Amino acid sequence: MDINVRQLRSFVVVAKLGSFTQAASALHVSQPTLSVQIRRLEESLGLRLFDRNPRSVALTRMGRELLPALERTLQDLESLLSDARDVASERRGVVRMAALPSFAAGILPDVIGGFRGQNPGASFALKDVIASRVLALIRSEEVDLGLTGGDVSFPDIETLFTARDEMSVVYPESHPIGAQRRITARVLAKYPLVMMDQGTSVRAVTDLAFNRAGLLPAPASEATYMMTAIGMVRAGIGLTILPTSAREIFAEPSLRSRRISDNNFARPVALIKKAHRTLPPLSRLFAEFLQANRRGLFAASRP
Amino acid sequence: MDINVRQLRSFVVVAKLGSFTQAASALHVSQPTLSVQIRRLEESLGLRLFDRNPRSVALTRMGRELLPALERTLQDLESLLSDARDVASERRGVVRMAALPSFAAGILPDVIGGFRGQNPGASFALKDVIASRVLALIRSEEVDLGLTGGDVSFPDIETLFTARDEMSVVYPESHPIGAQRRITARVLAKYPLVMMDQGTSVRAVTDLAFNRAGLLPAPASEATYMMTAIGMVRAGIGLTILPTSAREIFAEPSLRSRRISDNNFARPVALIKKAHRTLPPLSRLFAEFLQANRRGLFAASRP
DNA sequence: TTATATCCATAGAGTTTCTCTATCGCTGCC
DNA sequence: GGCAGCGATAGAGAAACTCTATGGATATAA
Repeated sequence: MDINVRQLRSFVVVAKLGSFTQAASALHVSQPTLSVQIRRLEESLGLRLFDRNPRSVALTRMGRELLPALERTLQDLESLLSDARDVASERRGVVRMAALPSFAAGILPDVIGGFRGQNPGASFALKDVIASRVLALIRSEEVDLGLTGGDVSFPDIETLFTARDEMSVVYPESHPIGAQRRITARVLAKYPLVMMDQGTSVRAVTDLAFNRAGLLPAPASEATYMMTAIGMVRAGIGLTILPTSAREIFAEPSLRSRRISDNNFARPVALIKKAHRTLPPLSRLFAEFLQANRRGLFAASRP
Repeated sequence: MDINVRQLRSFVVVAKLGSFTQAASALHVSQPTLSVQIRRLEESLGLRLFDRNPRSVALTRMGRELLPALERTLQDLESLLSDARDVASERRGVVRMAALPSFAAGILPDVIGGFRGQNPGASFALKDVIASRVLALIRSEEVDLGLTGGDVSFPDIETLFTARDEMSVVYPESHPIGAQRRITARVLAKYPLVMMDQGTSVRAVTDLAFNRAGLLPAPASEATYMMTAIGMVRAGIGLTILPTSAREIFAEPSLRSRRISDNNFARPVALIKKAHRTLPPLSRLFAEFLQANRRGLFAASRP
């Protein structure tokens, strides 16, 4: 009473070729196997599908009416399964990811480009959102991977790896800070600073770093977006401190930037996923790709 | 490597119910059976479909993406097979048939009505065509059954049963033939006759019957359609001879009809199909229905 | 904290199903 | 009339399936 996909496929092939013997060779089975399969199928349906005459095999009307719809459905099924196998073999797939805007605009486009060079079937759904949204998107499983700042330690979140995103100071070409041998918190505190808004991860790291150095510089101005901060620097309002990985650093040809020589001026970076959840194959591959390249992307890694 | 419909159905049910145990009871199999089925499916695809946590079973993204399309395709397949089983069990189907116009308009509507009373799922595709077209439609398999006149004996045509369609003479109420005790060829030949055109089966039978009686009445007029002949009778041009089964006989209230008491004035009726071809179940059933009722439909049957 | 209950995974046995080779029966062709 | 080709059938061996029994892990309850 149970019907097998192989029986249906056999039916379609016998119908197309009009011969059990030919169909058997096309399907790489013996001819009796096909005879039995078709008989079983006919018994299961209670319908005669072929009229067998010694010199020809002809579809009955029932067979003729069943064939087109069945063939379409079988093709649907097979393309579905073949798609699934493509996904499994990392040939195709969508990497769903959330990242802080600085990463999304900074390092990720190049990384994605490099990854797609090796995996042309990969496509990306990248959401650039603030840190709390990254977590929310991971929790709701709208994305599989998250690239975020800060140390993430929740029972339902798993960290795949961490790295450190060091910060740089951005200043006008003619600014005296360019003459300093090393950029430290103390040096930075001497000058008016354009700071990122409260609530951004950049500001949190910056405040913490100054705090650890016993300093509390007042912002000359504040900005929500890095590009705004860059504009203020160009306008001479002050210097600004941004992650080295941020592309905005290079947006103004008239500005220079230098790495800050203070370990506190670095934000931890974490690639995270939901705990106890299997990553799609291509997402897992991309996570490994990111981890393998993390030394080139961020300043240093700390396991 | 081979994927089974049962595995896919199991996947859908486990996904819907979110539990192996519940799905097992819904599918009437043991829980380990489901575990094995899902594992085999995952191995075949190379994809993890569920994340199993001791307290919950959750679809992976791959599973979630596969589910809707798979479910749709499975439903397609199952409705396809269930349709086929409906056809097999004579619950549903189309009876494709060709019949001479006299039968198509005469006896068949009532027969079909009676048959559909017992088999509400039956629909009919009835073609009313001349005898040579009936044969052609059977040969080309455009129809499965043919109801035609004459003795059909070809190697590729099989006769399911034969019957005799006796003929009647149609005359105006006041016509002297109404006073005759028995209507014979000799009686008929005394009066002007409106005859069906050469080439019609009615004319062939009529000519043969007169011929056998040693008579050769000249037509007072000829008509292609029975209704035309009826009209001529009403106009007083002559009498006409039509199959008793033809509805046209009763079209004119002012006309009377009587069975002709001469075995030669009867055309053989044959229900035919293509030889070596299986009839669709409902068509076979209708053929049996026709055969069972043939005594009520035609004057007499001759095996 | 410990005991318990629940849930899925695994193991092994028995059964069913499948596919193969060998062979038969039938029909058309030379 | 014998031969060739095709599908059906039989029987054996192999593979797959499903079952019961049991294990391992975790959340709930005492």
